[in-house]
Amino acid sequence: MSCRPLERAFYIRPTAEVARALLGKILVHGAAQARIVETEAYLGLADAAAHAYGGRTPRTEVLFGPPGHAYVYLIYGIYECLNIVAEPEGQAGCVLIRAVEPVKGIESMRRRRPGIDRLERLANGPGKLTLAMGITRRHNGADLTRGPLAVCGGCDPTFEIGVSRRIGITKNPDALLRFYIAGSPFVSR
DNA sequence: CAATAGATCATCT
DNA sequence: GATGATCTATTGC
Repeated sequence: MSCRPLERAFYIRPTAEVARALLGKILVHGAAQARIVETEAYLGLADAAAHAYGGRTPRTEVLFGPPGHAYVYLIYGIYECLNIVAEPEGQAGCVLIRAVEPVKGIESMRRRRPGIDRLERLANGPGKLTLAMGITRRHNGADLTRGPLAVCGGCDPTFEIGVSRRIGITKNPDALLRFYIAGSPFVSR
């Protein structure tokens, strides 16, 4: 299983395409490794559900920056969500990582999520995977093509990709921008 | 199993 | 001052 980070060019594409392509890839943070099984695409100015919808602000600055970087923000005052910036620099767009399947460093993940017994529930949600992987706002703006936090190519077995509406949003809810590995028990509900 | 409550704060109006 | 890309625990059937 190769573990070389995906290069920048991978992310310089339409956001929805990147969201699909990220399925099956490996998210790496130090010793922890996990397979991406669920993503959502958030477009720029054309998508009312996206943070970038309102244009450039101090917070959304990263979204308009170079692709392949992390956008991490606090949601509901408690949890943090990991996104990966897509599209060419200057154009907003990002992919929310919604669920991952623990692959390596599972003991360290369990330690960060006390009380969770079932492996499938360790990281099957946006807030859960950041906890399990030890990702925080410190990583906001981090370059994922190099460094301790990165996305690597997996061995890409074939799988079916499911498509649906996005979860937990109230604006622009009908867009089919959620992608997941069909049948995976690690997908959120 | 389904529905609901509560936790808690950075960001923007 | 309101809002939100969530999660867990608890209640009720």
